[in-house]
Amino acid sequence: MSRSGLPAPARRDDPRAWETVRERLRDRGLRWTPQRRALVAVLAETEGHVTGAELVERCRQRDPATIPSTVYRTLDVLEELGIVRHGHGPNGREEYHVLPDAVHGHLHCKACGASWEISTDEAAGVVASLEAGRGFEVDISHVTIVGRCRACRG
Amino acid sequence: MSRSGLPAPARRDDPRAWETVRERLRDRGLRWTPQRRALVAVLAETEGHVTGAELVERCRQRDPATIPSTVYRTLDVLEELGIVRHGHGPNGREEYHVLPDAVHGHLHCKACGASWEISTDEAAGVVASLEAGRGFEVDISHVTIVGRCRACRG
DNA sequence: TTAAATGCAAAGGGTTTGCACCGGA
DNA sequence: TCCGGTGCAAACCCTTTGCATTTAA
Repeated sequence: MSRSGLPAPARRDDPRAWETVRERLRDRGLRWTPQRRALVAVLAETEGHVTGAELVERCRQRDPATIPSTVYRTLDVLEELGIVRHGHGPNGREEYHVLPDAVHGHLHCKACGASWEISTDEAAGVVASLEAGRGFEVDISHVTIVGRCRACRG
Repeated sequence: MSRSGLPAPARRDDPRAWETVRERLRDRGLRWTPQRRALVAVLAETEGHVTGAELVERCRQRDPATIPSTVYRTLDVLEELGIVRHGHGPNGREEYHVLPDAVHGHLHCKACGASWEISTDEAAGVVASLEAGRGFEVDISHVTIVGRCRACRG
C-alpha cells in the first residue's frame, strides 16, 4: 500500500518517521502508551528482521517489566497500520521486519545461521516466471530461501 | 544423494518402494517396529507435504495409542535415511514431505490456503542467479513461496 | 542377551487468551 | 467518564527430552 498516509516515504533511519506513529494511532482512536512508545523505539533502531521473541527481549532491556502479550498485541496493531510486516523465518518462527520501504525476502545460511535480504531485483526472476506461468502473485516479503552461503561452502 | 542405495528411483505410489524401508533400517542395525510400520504406512499414502502434528494425528487414527514423541523420533530416523525431508510451511510450522524423488519447493496461496509444488525447472532461475551473484547454494526443498493464486486474484 | 525403541510424563519455547484493573483521551 | 490497554496468569500448540521399561533381533 503506497497510499498509506505517511507524509513522505518512511525511512528506517529517519527518527521523524516514527513520530507519525502516534498520530496514526490517534486517528484510529487508539492510544499512545509508554509500552507502545517503548516498542516503537526498539523497532526504530532495528535493522532488517527480528522475531517476536527478540523484540520482547529488547523491550525488556529497556524496561524489565515488559510483558510479552503486550508486545505481541502491539505488533498486531502496528501491522494493521502497515508499520511492520511479518513473514516466516527458516526456523519456522515468526519474523517481523520494520517499515518495509523496499519489501524483500530473506536468504538464510543453514550452516552458519547468518541471513541477508533479497532485493526485489534479485527476486524479479521468479516473481515474473511464476506470474507468467501460473498466474501466481508472489508476496516476496514472505519468502525465505535456505541454503549455504559462499563462506560456508568454501 | 542419488547414490542412496534404493534399487530404483522410489515412487510415492509404488508400494514396493516402501518395503525397502525395513531393509534399510536393518542395514543400519535399526529396528522395524509396529510403530514405525504404522508411520511408514501413513507416509506411503500421503501426497505432498504434511506437518509433524498431522502425521501424529493420522497415526492416531490407525492406533489411538500413538505417542507423539515416537512419531517425531521416527521421522528423524526416516529423514536420515532420506525417506522424508522437512522444510518450513507458510504457517511457520515444520513440514515433512515424502520420498522427494524430485526435490522441490512449495507455493502457497494465502487467500485459499491451497498449495502446489515448485519444480526444479521453475526454481532454476533464482537458484542460478543467487549462485552467480552471491555464491549462495539454494536448498530448494526449504523454499516456500507465499502469495495469491490465479483463482484468488480473479 | 542387549542395544534400540517405546511409553509416559514433564519440560520447553513461542505465542495467545481471559479477565480484572488501570489510565490515556 | 469510558473504552482501549495493560498486567498477570494460565492455556495453548507443537516439539523435545529424560528415564525406566519393553522388545526386536
